[in-house]
Amino acid sequence: MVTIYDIARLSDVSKSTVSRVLANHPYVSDEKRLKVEQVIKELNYVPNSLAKQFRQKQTKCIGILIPNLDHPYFSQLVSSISLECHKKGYKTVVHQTFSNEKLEREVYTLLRNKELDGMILTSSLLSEEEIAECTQNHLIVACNEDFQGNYFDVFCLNEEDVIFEATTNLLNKGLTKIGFCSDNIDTPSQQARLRGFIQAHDKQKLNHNKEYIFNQISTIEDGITLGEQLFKNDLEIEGIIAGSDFVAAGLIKSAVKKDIKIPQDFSVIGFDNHPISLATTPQVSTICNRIKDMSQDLVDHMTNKINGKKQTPIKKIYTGEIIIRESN
Amino acid sequence: MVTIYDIARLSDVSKSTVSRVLANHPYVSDEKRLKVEQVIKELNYVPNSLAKQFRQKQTKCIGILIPNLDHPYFSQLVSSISLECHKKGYKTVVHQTFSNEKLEREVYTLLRNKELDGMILTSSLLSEEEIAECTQNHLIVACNEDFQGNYFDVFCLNEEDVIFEATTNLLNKGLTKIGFCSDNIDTPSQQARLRGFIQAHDKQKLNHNKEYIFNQISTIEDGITLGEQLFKNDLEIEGIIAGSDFVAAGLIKSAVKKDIKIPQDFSVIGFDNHPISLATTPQVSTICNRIKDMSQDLVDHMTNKINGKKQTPIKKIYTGEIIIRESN
DNA sequence: ATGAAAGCGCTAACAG
DNA sequence: CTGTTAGCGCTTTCAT
Repeated sequence: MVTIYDIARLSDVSKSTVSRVLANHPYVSDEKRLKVEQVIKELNYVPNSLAKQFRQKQTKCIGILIPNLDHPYFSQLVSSISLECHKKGYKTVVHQTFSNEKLEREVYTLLRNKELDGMILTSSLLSEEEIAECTQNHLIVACNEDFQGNYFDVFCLNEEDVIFEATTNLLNKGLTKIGFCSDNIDTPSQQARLRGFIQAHDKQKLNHNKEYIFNQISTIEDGITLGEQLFKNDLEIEGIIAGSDFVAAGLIKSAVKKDIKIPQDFSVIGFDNHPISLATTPQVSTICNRIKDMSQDLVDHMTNKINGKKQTPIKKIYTGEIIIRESN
Repeated sequence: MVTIYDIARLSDVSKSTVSRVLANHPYVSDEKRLKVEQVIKELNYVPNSLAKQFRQKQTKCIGILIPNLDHPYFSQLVSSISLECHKKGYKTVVHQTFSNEKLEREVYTLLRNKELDGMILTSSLLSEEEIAECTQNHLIVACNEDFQGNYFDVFCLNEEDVIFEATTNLLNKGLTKIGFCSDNIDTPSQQARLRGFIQAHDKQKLNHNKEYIFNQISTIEDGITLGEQLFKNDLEIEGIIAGSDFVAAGLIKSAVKKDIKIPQDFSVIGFDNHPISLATTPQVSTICNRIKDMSQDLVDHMTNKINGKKQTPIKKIYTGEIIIRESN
C-alpha cells in the first residue's frame, strides 16, 4: 500500500508538505504542489481515510435511527436526509430498531464508541430523559418525533393540531363514531396525534370511543384486515383517522369489497400525501408532511453543530395541512 | 477522554491485558480480568472504535449502492440487507445515485479510500468492465442486477425467464398488442426483462410493437400518466407488463377512471408482489421477487469474503414466479 | 514556505 | 498467562 510517506520520498518533500497538498492548504509553493500531485497520480495513491478519521476524530458518518426502512414514510425520510447529508460530505448509516427497545439502546452505544459523528432519531420508544442518558453528551437531533426539546434539538410536524383539524372535519360532517389508527401508540408523535383526536371530540363535547383506538396498524395489509373486522356486521363506525395513506388504502379496499360507499357510508383520512393516495378509488384525503424542509433544516443544523459552529437550541415545528380529496 | 492506558494503569496491568479483556481473549486470569472490568465500569470507559478500525484496517461498514431509497422495491431490499448486515456486526451505509453516472462513480472511490469494507451494487449504469476498473480489487457484489459475473459475484432473479412467462401468459390469452414498462432500460436487469418480453413474441412468431416499450416509468404517478395517454382515444393496446406493482396500480387507476374493464378490455401484470397489489380493484397479478433469500445469501457471502474465508466465485439466480390474481 | 517530530488509541507479534 | 515494543497513516504544532 502506498502511503503519504512514499509520496513524500518520491517528491523530495516532507510528509507535512504532502499532507498540506492533500488538504489544499494554502502555504505550499506551486512548484512543490505540482510535483506532489504528479507523484500522487503516478503511484495512483489514495489517502487512507481510516487514518485520517482516527487522527481527526471524525467519522463523517451520521446515523439515522428508524423503526423500519421498509415503510413508505421512513424510506422517504431517509432518502431525503441521506441526500442532504451527502451534499454536506457526510455518509448516512441506517439503523433499524424494529420498534425494539433493546435494539434502540444498542444503537446509542455507537455514538459513545465514536462510530458516528451524530445521530438523527426519527422514532423512539424511550423518554427524552432516557435517551439523554444513553447518548450522554453526544450529538443527537430528533426528527419527526414530537419531543419536548429539553435535551436535544427537535424538528417535527404540528401533529396534534393537524389531527385536531382532521378530526374536527369529520365531526363537522356529523359523524360521531370515529376511529383512530396508530402504528405505535407509545411514540411521542402518535401521542400528539391522539391528543389532537381527543381534543377535537372534547371541544364539541363529544366522547371518543376507546374501542375505536387501534394500535399497531401501519401497513396496507393491516388496513385491509382492520376493514374486514370493522365491516363484518352492521356498520357502526363512521370514519377513521387512518394515520397513513397505506392504511387508508387498505381500509378502502375492504370497504369496496363490502360495497360500502365512501364517503357516504364511511370516511377516511390518511396521512403523508403519498402517491398511493392518488391511486385509490376514491382518492384519499390526506395530510401533507414536510419531509423535504425538515431534512434540509435538520442536516444543516446538525453539520454546523458537528463543525463547532454555535447553534442555538431549537425546536422547530412544521405545518402539515389537510388535503381534501374524495374519501371524507 | 479515558483510554486503554488509563485502565491499564489503574488496574495494575499492561495495555495488552486490557486489550485482551476487551477482545474477550481467553488467556487472561480471572483475577486480572475482574479487576480490569471493574475499573472499566468505574471510569465509564468506552473503547475508541476509530482507533480500533484504523489499527485493524476495517470499517465494519458495508456500502449499498441504489438509485433511490424512496422506491418500494429498493427500500425493501435495503431494509432486508441492512438487517442481515446488522446480524453479522456490520453497519450499512446507503448511497443513492439517482441514476446518475457521475454519482455512481463517486461512490466507488469510497472503496478505494477504505471508507467501506465492501459494497453491494443493486443497480448500475456502467458495464461490468467499467465497474471493475473503478473498484479495482475491492470487494463488491451485485444484487438484483443481471450481470455476467466475470468480475464479481452476482445474485439475481431469473428476470428474463419470468418475464418471458408473463408475456407468454398474456399472448396465450390472445392479446397481441402488449406494452412493456421499464424504469431504466439501460440497466442489466431491465435489459434481461426486455429480452424475455421480445423472445416470448418471437416464439409465437409475433411482432412486438416498439412504440409500446416505455422507459422511465417507475412510480404510481408515472403509471397514472401513462394510462391517461394510452386510454385517451380508442383503446389499441391490450395489455402491459408493468415492471412494478406501483406502475400497475397507476395504470389500473387510470383505467377505472375511463371505465375500462380489467382484465376484459385491458390486462396488466405487475412485479414484486408488493402489498399494494392487494389493495387495488382488481388486485394485481404480479411476480414475486426473492429479496429475503437474496439478501441473506449475499451478506453471508460478503462477510465471509471480508473475513478472508475463501468463497468460490458465484452467480446465483433466484426463481421469481408469477402470482395470478385478477388483472390478467 | 517547509520539515522534524510527536502522537492519536489501539492491536499484535514476540519474548518471557 | 502477561508485559514490552513497535507501529498503523495521518495531521499538526513548533521551529526554522
